[in-house]
Amino acid sequence: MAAGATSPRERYRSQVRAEIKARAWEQIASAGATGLSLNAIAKELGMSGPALYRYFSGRDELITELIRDAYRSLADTFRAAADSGGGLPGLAHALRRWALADPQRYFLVYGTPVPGYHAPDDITAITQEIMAVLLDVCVAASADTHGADTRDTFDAHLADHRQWAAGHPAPPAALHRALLCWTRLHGHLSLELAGHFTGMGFDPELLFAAEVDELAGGR
Amino acid sequence: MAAGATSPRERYRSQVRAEIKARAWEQIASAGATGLSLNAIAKELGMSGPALYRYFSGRDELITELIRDAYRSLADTFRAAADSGGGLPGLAHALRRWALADPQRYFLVYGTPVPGYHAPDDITAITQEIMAVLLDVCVAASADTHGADTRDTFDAHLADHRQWAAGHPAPPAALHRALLCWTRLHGHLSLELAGHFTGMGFDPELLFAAEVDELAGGR
DNA sequence: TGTACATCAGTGAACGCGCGTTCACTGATGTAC
DNA sequence: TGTACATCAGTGAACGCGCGTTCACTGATGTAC
Repeated sequence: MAAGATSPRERYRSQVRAEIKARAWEQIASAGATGLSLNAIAKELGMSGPALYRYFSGRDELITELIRDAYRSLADTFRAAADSGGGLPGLAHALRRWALADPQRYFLVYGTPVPGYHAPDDITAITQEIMAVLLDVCVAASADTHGADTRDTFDAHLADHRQWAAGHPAPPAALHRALLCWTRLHGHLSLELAGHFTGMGFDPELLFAAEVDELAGGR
Repeated sequence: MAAGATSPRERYRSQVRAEIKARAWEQIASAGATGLSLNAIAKELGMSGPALYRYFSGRDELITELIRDAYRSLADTFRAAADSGGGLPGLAHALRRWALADPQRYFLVYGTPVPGYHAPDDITAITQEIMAVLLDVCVAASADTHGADTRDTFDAHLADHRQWAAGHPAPPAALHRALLCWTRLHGHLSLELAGHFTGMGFDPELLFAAEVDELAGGR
């Protein structure tokens, strides 16, 4: 067989793997990540429990793979939004759409951490990719609205504590802005997705838009 | 026995109930809410599993009770911070201390929701209590910094969509400010407690303080 | 083109585990006369 | 003060459940000569 070509068996394998993950996402959507059961997935696929071990070494590997896919999907969404030129508002609204499309996927990334679980290195690499996109956009936005590199005492702190942005040319004020985007947008989204806004009366989208406006303008 | 007086049996009962809850909190702290097991609690207390059914009708009642206590504790913390006159910064830093003191307790309130779980009415009443304190402080802060009742389009929306603040005299701008406090502070805290800041290099407390400064000033 | 062999997806039985929960029961603590 | 009775905390055995995971096996699919 020619190297690089995919044999029918290989194609079948990756197709079944994808189906397993699809069912896993359905389960997570309806019962949360802790409700994920290999046996239940197998039953839905019409196969026996042990059969899944042909495709995943166990429950942990499957979950890690789902988390990786969630991060990957967010990074791709971010990159696409940044490239399409919508600036910071475009990025923010893309993030909200991504979150609303599948709340449990959002929580898999930003929700309550499982004590003791540690993400593998390739996943932390994706988080850096995400932050890099955010930083790019914030640098552009900061250049538009005001020129100062350092505006307050926390900016000064950031000038000396920027391991997370190592290698990125963003000035302290842009770093600060990126952190504020990150915390503020996730503050809104985690409350909204967890249902804390239901019954309050206002339209969450408008609150989100108001916050984005403020981030895009001055800060 | 005189009505209202607590018999030795009653005192013993509530003491054991408290011990059960204490062990439950320990378990939650080390394994998350889903790792809570009645049998494991019983074993730690040196008693048999079924014995716990003298004190709680089942696992669900115990968890609901813990959630209620968490909300209660947050409401009391809020009330105390507001009464001590520290204003919005005082409230914010009290919230952060409360969150850091027991991250899993924080996540029980603001973390990933369990699909299908619905909090009983008396708990939603506590959330209104919490919002009322926040609103009080925001009204005072808004009066200090600027007089306008309505400043932007979202304020106008809030004027007509304020079920959550029914009965509270806060003007729209103060309502808006309260929502921003809520989302921004929780945005920072949920990321910090979930460990998303670790390894980034900066001091989370300084970022939090910078955000609080901005909330306390203009907005 | 046909045969011999290797690969590998999937099965069914079984293991051990811990879970929540029920039940009938024992024994100590408190109450009433 | 002493006895008879009721209350109730806690036990031990048992039930049924679903879980992740292992193992030896079957049967189909692909490969090599």
